[in-house]
Amino acid sequence: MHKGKEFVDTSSIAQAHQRINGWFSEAARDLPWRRPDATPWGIMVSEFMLQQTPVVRVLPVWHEWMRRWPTPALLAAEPSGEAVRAWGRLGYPRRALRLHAAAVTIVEEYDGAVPGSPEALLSLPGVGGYTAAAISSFAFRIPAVVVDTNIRRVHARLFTGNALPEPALTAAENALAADLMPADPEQANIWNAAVMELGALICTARSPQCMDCPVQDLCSWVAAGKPEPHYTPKGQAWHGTDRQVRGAIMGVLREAPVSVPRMDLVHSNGQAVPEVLLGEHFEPALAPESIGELAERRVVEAWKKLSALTADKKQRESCLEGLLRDGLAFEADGRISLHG
DNA sequence: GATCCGTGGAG
DNA sequence: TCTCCAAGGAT
Repeated sequence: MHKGKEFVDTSSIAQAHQRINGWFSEAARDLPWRRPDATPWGIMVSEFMLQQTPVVRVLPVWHEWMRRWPTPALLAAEPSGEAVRAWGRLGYPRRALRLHAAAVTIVEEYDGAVPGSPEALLSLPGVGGYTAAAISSFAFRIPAVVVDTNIRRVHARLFTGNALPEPALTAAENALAADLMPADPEQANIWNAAVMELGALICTARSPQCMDCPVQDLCSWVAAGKPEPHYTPKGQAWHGTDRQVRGAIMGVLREAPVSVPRMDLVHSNGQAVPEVLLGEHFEPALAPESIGELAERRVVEAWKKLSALTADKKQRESCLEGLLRDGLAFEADGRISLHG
């Protein structure tokens, strides 16, 4: 038994199980991937989309994916560029590529059926410890230990007494989460979802709703007088980064119709795009008939940003690599498109 | 282990 | 306006 459990008495754990699971039975959101008719594939798609992305933005895209690709085989049969396009503005387009690659692996290695064990799931592209445990528990009722940012925050407050979880997932947090799992398998699966939901709806990062919390009287953080975080989170750089430029260019590519797949992005001297990216100066030369006027304006702006941003060759190469990694394809004449 | 990877809503 | 951050994963 890990030492972490010794700091929490078993009576409090049992009360937390009962109250949080009971709260969940009444307060849980009616999310489509939680319904009885949800398939393992549907749950897997939701887990990919929900990585670092709020539920409200995932919902419409998930429904469209389920309508279009109700099985892994149907997605695997399409070019990866279609997955990136259908990903829309969820962000982190590499997740779409990984989900497509995972579907291909499922078809090739698992006869088209999502595997249920955490070990098999971990072998899939884009599936890490959290996602493997979540799919295993939510789709296959295997009581794997699910540890996400919501669960870590609830554990930190309720049992450890901290305002926030550690900056990066620690072994101690994993051990605590394992120790807290109910012995009954089905109760454990409910616990996984219930603690996550409590973190998402009540025990939120900012302005938690402690008045509505079912375990407020058990909470170590509340008992300690809600101390401030023991560290200051560092923000994510965005403005002026090449990441921002990639986002703008990918946005245009996503919105370009498949029937008009390419736009011209060539240097005024006629060099092909890869050479342009590595060169000193470049201007946008667009084919207006192939893109809407709004899209054209956006790509011009993106291109200007890239020009101003990437003063050095190394940064331009980094930006180019990022675009290629996200599914951008170069044509011989310097045109670009999404794969497929 | 530190960094990077998109996007948009909330405060 | 500006910062924070949301069901993480890969390198």
